[in-house]
Amino acid sequence: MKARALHTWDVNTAEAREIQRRLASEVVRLSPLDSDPKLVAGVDLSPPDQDGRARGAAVVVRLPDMGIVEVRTAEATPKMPYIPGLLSFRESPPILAALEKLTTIPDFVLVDGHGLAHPRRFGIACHIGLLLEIPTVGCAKNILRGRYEGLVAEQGAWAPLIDKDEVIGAAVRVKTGVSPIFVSIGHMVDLETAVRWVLACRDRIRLPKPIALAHNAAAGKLPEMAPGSQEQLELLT
DNA sequence: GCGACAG
DNA sequence: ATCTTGTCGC
Ligand SMILES: [Mg+2]
Repeated sequence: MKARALHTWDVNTAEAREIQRRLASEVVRLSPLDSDPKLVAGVDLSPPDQDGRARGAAVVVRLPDMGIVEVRTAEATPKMPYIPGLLSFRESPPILAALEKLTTIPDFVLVDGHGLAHPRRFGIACHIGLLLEIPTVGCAKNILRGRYEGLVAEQGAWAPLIDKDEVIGAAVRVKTGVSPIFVSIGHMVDLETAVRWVLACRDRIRLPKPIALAHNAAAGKLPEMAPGSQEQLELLT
């Protein structure tokens, strides 16, 4: 799995926004006719340590049992600060590096952050999916753009996330009575399928298990792991 | 001009 | 995002 070099990463904020506007038109909002995923990857980036170093992580999980198949990480010093709307320019490089280390190719990638639910309809999930040409789903705990109404309390319920009369994602009730998460198309998937896939990765917590595992791996709490190494660990509650 | 603002 | 068990409130 190799990321295309569609642009440079050494950009200012104005250039970054322009790149997003240009690439947004390339995002594919439909699923392949055959979409029965057997492997999913979750990705995330750690906060920087005291030296400014951050770690990107990619964890491949088998479906439907969600056993860990592979864990890869990559360290880097983010050049761009966190700016709402420009998250992908900070987090993508080390995350892509971790994904490129995978020897297992997942059927899709769950990203910690939005996809189309973004001011220019090009969140980090779109960015990663477009560069790798792989289906991706954006998954966030908070809204960046849009609003929703009428979400019932039952597990599995969802309501459209709407911005300016456009459906940009879904508020999804992963657990009954718990605040929803926000799911949006990243690349090469439709919204209904994206929601299905997220629900298929349900865990004891709000975020899908592959993302939670990537979060732990990025934090150094889950060891790197090659496919086949029959480890069962999965520390932490 | 002001407020809102993924991780 | 980060830190940290027990505790408070619905
Ligand atoms: Mg994150």
